[in-house]
Amino acid sequence: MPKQITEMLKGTLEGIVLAILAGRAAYGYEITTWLREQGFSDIAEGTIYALLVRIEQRGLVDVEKVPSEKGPPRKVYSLNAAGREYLDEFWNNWGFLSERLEQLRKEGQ
Amino acid sequence: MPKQITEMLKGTLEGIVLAILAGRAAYGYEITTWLREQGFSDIAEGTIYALLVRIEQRGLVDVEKVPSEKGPPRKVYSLNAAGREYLDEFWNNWGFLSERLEQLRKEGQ
DNA sequence: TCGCGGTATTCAGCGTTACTATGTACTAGT
DNA sequence: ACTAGTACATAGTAACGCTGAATACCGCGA
Repeated sequence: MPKQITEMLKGTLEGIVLAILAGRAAYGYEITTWLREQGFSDIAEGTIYALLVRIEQRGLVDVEKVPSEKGPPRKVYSLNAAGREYLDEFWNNWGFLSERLEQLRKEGQ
Repeated sequence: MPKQITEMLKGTLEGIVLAILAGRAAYGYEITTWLREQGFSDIAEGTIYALLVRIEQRGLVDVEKVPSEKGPPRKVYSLNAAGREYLDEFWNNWGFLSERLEQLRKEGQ
């Protein structure tokens, strides 16, 4: 994974995870696996767990502990009202950023 | 400026500045002013100058000192070959990220 | 003449975030 | 008993943008 992506992910990774949780409840290991399948090849597990702890402490998600047949209990996260609001803001901000960048890219050639 | 944007800018701001310099040579104060006009209302001057120092040290830009009628001499930056190459990578990475996010946004409603 | 505002750059210290590396724990298969 | 896969956690590090302040040069009005 290029170092550029690492820096670009700051701030966006959080939005990505919230967007995933907006679609369905999920747990850390699941999210990591899914992201890797999507091409985020080298996202570290630790990164996702730390991120989940952060958004939980900010009250953006609800957590439920669910026993697993294959290992230690899963912590299943789901987006709550505050989380949805925060995600809206994220989309606004990302839309803004995205527009400016598309503009620049067009001018570039 | 929301705190979300601050984090999202990490990594991308560098690409934005390089993209600007790909169009034309420019100096710090000028870039800051232009960004503010584009809606990046609260980008700190110090941020841009620090960024310019970084990309200079990585050899992505050439620098020329030009006297100004209105203050201390300007440091005019222009993108060199290495910078153009790096900017290409940036567009690739941003394209990748942008696609995944658009995907997620679509699924979101 | 003095100060003010606009131009222009620099720097130390801080907070946030993602990565590295490692450790823990539970289950199933060999 | 050992290994591999599942699942979570955390201490330490690097990178980046922000805050706040300082420095410097110019022209204009009081």
